[in-house]
Amino acid sequence: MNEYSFMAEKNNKTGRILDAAIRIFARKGFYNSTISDIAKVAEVAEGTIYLYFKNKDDLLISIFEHSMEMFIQEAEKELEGLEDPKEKMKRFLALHLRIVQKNPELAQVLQIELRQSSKFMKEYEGGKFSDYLNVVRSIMEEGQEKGVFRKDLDPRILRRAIFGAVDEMALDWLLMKKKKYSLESCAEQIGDLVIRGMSV
Amino acid sequence: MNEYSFMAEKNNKTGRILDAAIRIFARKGFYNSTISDIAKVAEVAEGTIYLYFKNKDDLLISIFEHSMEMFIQEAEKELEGLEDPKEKMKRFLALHLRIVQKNPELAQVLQIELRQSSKFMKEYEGGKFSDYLNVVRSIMEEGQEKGVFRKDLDPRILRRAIFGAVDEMALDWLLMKKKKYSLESCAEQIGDLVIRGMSV
Amino acid sequence: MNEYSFMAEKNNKTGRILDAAIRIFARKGFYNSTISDIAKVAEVAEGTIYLYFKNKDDLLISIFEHSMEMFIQEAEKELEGLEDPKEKMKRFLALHLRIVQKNPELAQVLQIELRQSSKFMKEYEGGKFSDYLNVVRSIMEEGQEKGVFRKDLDPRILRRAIFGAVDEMALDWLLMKKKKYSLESCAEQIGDLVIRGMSV
Amino acid sequence: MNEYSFMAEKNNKTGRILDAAIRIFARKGFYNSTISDIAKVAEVAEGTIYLYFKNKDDLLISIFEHSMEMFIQEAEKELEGLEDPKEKMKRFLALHLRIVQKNPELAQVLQIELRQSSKFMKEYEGGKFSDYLNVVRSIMEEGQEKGVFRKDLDPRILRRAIFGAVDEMALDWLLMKKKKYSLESCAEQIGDLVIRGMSV
DNA sequence: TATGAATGAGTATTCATTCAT
DNA sequence: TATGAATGAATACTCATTCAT
Repeated sequence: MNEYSFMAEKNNKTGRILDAAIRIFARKGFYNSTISDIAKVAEVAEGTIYLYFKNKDDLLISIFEHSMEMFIQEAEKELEGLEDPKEKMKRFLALHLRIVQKNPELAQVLQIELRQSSKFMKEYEGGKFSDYLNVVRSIMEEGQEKGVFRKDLDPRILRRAIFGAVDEMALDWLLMKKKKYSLESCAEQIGDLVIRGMSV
Repeated sequence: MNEYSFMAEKNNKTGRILDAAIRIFARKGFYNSTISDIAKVAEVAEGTIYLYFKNKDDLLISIFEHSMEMFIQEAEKELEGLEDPKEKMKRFLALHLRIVQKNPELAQVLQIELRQSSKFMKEYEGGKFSDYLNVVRSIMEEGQEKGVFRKDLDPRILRRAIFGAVDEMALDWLLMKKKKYSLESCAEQIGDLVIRGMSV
Repeated sequence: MNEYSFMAEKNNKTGRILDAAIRIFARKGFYNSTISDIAKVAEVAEGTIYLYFKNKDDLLISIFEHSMEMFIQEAEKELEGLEDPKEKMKRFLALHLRIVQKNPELAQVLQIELRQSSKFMKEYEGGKFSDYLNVVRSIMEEGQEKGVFRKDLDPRILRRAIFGAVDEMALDWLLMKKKKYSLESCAEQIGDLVIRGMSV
Repeated sequence: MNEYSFMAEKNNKTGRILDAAIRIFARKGFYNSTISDIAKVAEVAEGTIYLYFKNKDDLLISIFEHSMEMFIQEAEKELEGLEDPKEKMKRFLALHLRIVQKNPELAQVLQIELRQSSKFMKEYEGGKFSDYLNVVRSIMEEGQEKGVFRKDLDPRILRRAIFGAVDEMALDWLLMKKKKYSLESCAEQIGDLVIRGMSV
């Protein structure tokens, strides 16, 4: 299993179901996926899914929350011990792209999830997604305090812009049939643009 | 009617239906919207919708294509007569945010549409959306030729990042219940970041 | 136009519509044919059909009634001047098969029509169809009076059996992809069977 | 339940659905019957029907196939031990009429099915229906071999005529409001006509 | 816990019919 | 007479969810 699989052990049904759901949702989209599809891939009965999740929506939300948690853990690991905010920002953006590359199906589901309904977005405003965005924000603020980033840029505003830039780029790259360039070069380009744009 | 309404005249059924669809799709999401909902708002019979559109999907695609065309026309108008690539970029980003502000429902639908299914994205890769992205790209290229933008940045890669940044910011702003800051300040911030990031 | 076309003159809309309906009903079946299909083939507007026929069902019934009338006229012409009931019967059966051969589409529609709904069958018990069946019956009765046909056979019962035999045979032949034998030989065989079966 | 019911046990859902479909199709015709009607009579939910049958058409086809199988079994039982081809033919025709009499609804559905669409007829040309027709054919051939039936009649042609005669007669009798004569007398008449017609 | 058969609400689409022109 | 745009009722089928085992 890849490192972002939720399936820790063989008999971890929760994990098996989530993994199946990610795969199915990514391939067919949320509305075109059926519980029956997911049950088949997870190798459980349809009814079993309802022992672990409240309903189909809950499945989607659970994927989102588990993912964000892991995203954040990975980010903390990646940035640990670093001092330079520029370096931190560069590493963080590159990490995001690396995660997408390693988990294309998960990445797709998160895209679907995050945008598909404003209802969902609104409900989760204060949740794990904010935590993730706040990693960007705190790097920016640290840089401003240390005097390496301009103080006239608002981290509350730009954290979202930076997330959007890297996420959109990742999606574009994912959906590209013939990869015209590497995600590494994307990371460099966006890192370069953002850091230069923010530097004093 | 606002300036992006498709409804030119009272008896333009196509326009009435598209406007209704935008409103309904924005509020409920594509899959939770029914043809009956749309018909009611458009004040036509359900069957009438099928005289103007092949099916529900066609309705979504039509919204997308009409919108992109208008986006591009607006952009051309906005940039007309300008020489400075930096100024062009600033104006373009501000225009995007202004359009979103004036047509929040349309903006939401486009978000749904653009992301919701990779199938859609792939099918429309070469279409109107590319045209829109290419406005960004050509501004960047012009700046590079004129020596005001760095030549080590790849316009093919970054056009998507810039679109993502501004679009995500717009969505965030749209979904914010209490507007903590204005879209104008967003425009300034993102414009500033991007232009400084790209400048030699 | 073939000799059973209802279209006597160019501007006879009734005829054009009936001919179109026969063709379409034969190809698609009554329920899968649309008024729009028929209008297109008849080269009239959909609404026009409703100036000549009460509704779709009426179209079917009209085809049936017109056809039966012609069947009967043809039969009278064919049998005119003949004396021998055996000869009459033989000729009548052969005529039926000839008509089917010349008007395969009409024949198919009549098959559909006659069987498809008991409602229709019941409603038309006393109509033109009886007239047609009565041609068989009167030949039989004439033969019985003249002493050439057995008197212990009931014409009321067997008229329907004879109709069924010849009609089923015709349908079978029509639907046969590769014609294994001619309709003429069918006529001979069934004529022979029936006449010998009835003769004293 | 009558002896041709498909409903072997109370909990045999397949049988309950088929029986319900036969009843509804017979009364309203295939196209005017709704799944909801059938579900109500079968006392199952609409969705349940789709657990047992692919779709509405499949229901019709299933009725046809089950029926033909039983028809043939009954015929074999009826003819078992008989030697005289004339007797066999007589018995077979009488059996057909008896079956119709006992299963009037099934008989009607088969009529609809068999004629309603040439598409259906063509698709099933080689199927169970042929098997049924071949019972007639083999009786005729046996008679010809044994020298009791004329050799100048073609069994391939006449099997269909005989089926048509008896089936049409049965339908007529079924649809007659006031039974003017018994089906037994029909059986005698048609048996007599056919056998005398075929005898050397 | 686990199953999967049964449920039945929910909806896109078609098409006969009408009617203003 | 003739048109054809508009109507809206009608229905097969899907699938999330439940519950008896």
